[in-house]
Amino acid sequence: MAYRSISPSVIRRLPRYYRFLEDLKAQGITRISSAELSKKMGLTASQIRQDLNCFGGFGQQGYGYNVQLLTGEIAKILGLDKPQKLIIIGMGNLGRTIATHIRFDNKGYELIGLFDQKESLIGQVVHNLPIRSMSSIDEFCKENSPTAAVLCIPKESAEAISYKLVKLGIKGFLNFSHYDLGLAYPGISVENVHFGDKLMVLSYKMHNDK
Amino acid sequence: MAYRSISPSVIRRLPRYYRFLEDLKAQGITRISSAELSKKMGLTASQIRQDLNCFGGFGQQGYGYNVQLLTGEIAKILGLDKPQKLIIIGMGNLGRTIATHIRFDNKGYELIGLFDQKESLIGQVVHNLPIRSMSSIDEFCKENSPTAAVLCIPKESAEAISYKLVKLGIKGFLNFSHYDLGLAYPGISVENVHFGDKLMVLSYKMHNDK
DNA sequence: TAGATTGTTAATCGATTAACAATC
DNA sequence: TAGATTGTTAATCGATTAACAATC
Repeated sequence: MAYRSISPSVIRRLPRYYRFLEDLKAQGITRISSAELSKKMGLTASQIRQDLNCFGGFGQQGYGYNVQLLTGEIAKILGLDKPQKLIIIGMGNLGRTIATHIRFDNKGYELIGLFDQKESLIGQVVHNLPIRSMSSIDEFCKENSPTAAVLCIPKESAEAISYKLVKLGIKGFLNFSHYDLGLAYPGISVENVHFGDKLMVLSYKMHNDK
Repeated sequence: MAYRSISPSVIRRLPRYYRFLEDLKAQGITRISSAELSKKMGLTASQIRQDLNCFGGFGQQGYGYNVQLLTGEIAKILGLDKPQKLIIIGMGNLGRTIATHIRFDNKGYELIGLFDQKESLIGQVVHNLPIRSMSSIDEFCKENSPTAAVLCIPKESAEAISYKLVKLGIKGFLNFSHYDLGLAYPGISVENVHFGDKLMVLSYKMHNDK
């Protein structure tokens, strides 16, 4: 159960494997070889076998991989079978979109709370959950013990609020603020999403042909 | 001018350098050494010097880097000084949020058009631009020659629409569809944004301590 | 000048690819 | 069994770090 010291490069590829395998499953495909999968995904077959073997021998010589079984294994590796209780902080445009646009239940989370500091938003219902005030968050966390948070707040408040959330028991952040979170908190996991960075990388690529 | 064969790892770090340098500039800091910057960014000083030297000697021995000058150089490297004309395809929740939430002008783009196929949205104004019908896109592209597109459309239509857009002259995509674009188009640049993948990686990290 | 810090080469480390024996 | 394809080791490639001479 203790999958340790797996390289970050491998981990970042896992969700993509998972998505492709879910697709295959939906198409009714029951087995696939590393060679076939590599073509679909634009990787080498060797890399796929290496990646999967970090976690165990999920395939069978002469046969390939059972799609259903492999999908399940990757789900387990990613922890999707043990949902984390999730809250969203900041219910402006972006927060609302995240709340309604993303399915959390099949990605390892259960969305249980929405928060904003803006008086006028409190009580509004988004995706079947009421928006709560930031002042009620201490009590909410004590009662419901969320472990993960999506941050859709301005750069300026990101540091202070994340610090508060860590004290309230949050262990993981998906950060949309234009701020690099998580350099300072050991034991806390962070994933930053920076649209802006992607746009700039795209700009670079476009100006430098592919 | 022809910065060639720079490694992807370096390119992906450039926007982050740019953000940190813009911050320093805003704080009125005029010079910084690789050692200081490395502390702020959580990198090694060596890596920073290596990265910057891919493009030229922007520093000065005994002094460090001039913040203003370096910021400008990175902007040029990223192509931010030569804006690409940008359109957004799909003006649902996500498309609207992107249109209003992101500043494109300081990231190498000029947002010039919004498109959706849904009749009821046509004509609505978002961020000072009218939403146009998908049937008018050929004409629009011929007249205005956009080169970049943000895709906020469902997985199912992503492939067909991106193919159409390539034929209309689009050279770069920022793709938000739950679909891996760009395996098939040589000469076309793509950046995929997959919130879901980030959430799953976060889940993995949380279950495996840091 | 003397001190500081870059630019750059060399050494290390990690990730990917190739190859093939094991085995279903 | 014979053919196919994995699991796994070894070879290559790329990226990061360390070290230091060049130089402002």
